[in-house]
Amino acid sequence: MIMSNSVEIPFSTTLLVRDTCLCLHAQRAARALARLFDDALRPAGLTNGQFSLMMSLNRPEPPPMGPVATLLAMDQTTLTAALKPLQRKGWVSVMENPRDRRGRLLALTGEGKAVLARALPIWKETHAALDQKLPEGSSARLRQDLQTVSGMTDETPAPAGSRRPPQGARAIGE
Amino acid sequence: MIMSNSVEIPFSTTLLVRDTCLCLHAQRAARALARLFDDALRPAGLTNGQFSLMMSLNRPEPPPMGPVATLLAMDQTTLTAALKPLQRKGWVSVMENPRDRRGRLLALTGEGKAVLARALPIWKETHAALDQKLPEGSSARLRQDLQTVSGMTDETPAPAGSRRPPQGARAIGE
DNA sequence: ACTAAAAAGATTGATATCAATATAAAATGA
DNA sequence: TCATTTTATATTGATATCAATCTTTTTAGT
Repeated sequence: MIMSNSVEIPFSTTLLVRDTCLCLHAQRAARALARLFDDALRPAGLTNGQFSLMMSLNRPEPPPMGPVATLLAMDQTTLTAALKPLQRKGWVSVMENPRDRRGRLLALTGEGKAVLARALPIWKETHAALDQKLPEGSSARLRQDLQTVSGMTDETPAPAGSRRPPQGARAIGE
Repeated sequence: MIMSNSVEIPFSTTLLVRDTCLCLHAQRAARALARLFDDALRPAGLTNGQFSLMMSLNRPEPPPMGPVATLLAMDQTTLTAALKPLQRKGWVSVMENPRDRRGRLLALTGEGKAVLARALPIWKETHAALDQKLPEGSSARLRQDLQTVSGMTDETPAPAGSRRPPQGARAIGE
């Protein structure tokens, strides 16, 4: 009886995927960098994600949630969840937008700003040390390439039935 | 009364961090790529992480957990958790290592191999499309740079009291 | 062999992540 | 205005992620 065993993937293919998959490489680097910054920021009471989120809220005008989620390239529901512990700690305030009662406006509290200010020098040191350890030019090039990848996945040609509707502008400045 | 308000971080600093932080860029790219591959692999019943994990188990000899966790640059406890749904679905078997009863040996089941085989062409198409959308040469360069970053954070000079002890070799091949 | 130290995983608790879905408010069109 | 659609966000459920801690087993030192 011929029960095909042809579902076997050759080991060479495994090695190929391991070595070439950009998604895998990105996840690994993201995890490694997250640990690096989480460790460094721990004395400040922040994770890398919380640092990035709070830093993105340090603006002249409190932004609504959508643009912040887009800026961080995260799902809107992830942002809702990520805000919870920061609200609980009193570092971020989430208020109703008086001009559009569906929306929320996000802002750092005074204490939130203080926490962020204490974390900033740690970020600077950690990032400087990282830059230094990388081969000359790697840092800027990597940043550029990562930005390209992040941006690319947004710009789906929107085939008339896309599940995820646009969420407005993603820029902080300009 | 002079209550210093000097905890204010200038907006220009926020813009600097947004534009230069490699950790933030890596997290964003990782999230974007994860969504891309998760969407593509959904019909196969796998997430990008499950695909990578299962592919890393497609070897001649069932590996123990430590090296697999190291290969994926994830915490050992994360691997334990990530295996649960795959075990439940009967795609991965976790057996005691007869030669070291502390350890486990990880292997794909027949059904796991079949699932992986069905996912492989999706990965190929998705990755090819991604490569094509990237500027010429970006893909290989990005892969190289990401690898450098992932590797770097391991090689801590181990200051005689490091919390995370070494976990053995990380290579699949050679 | 015995004890101390090291190694391999598992468990718990907190946060992060996203899909699917729900709710409420605003915008649009007739 | 009123019904429909769109937009902005929240909720639920499942998985992912890691720190802290625990158990079991092996290894080293004596």
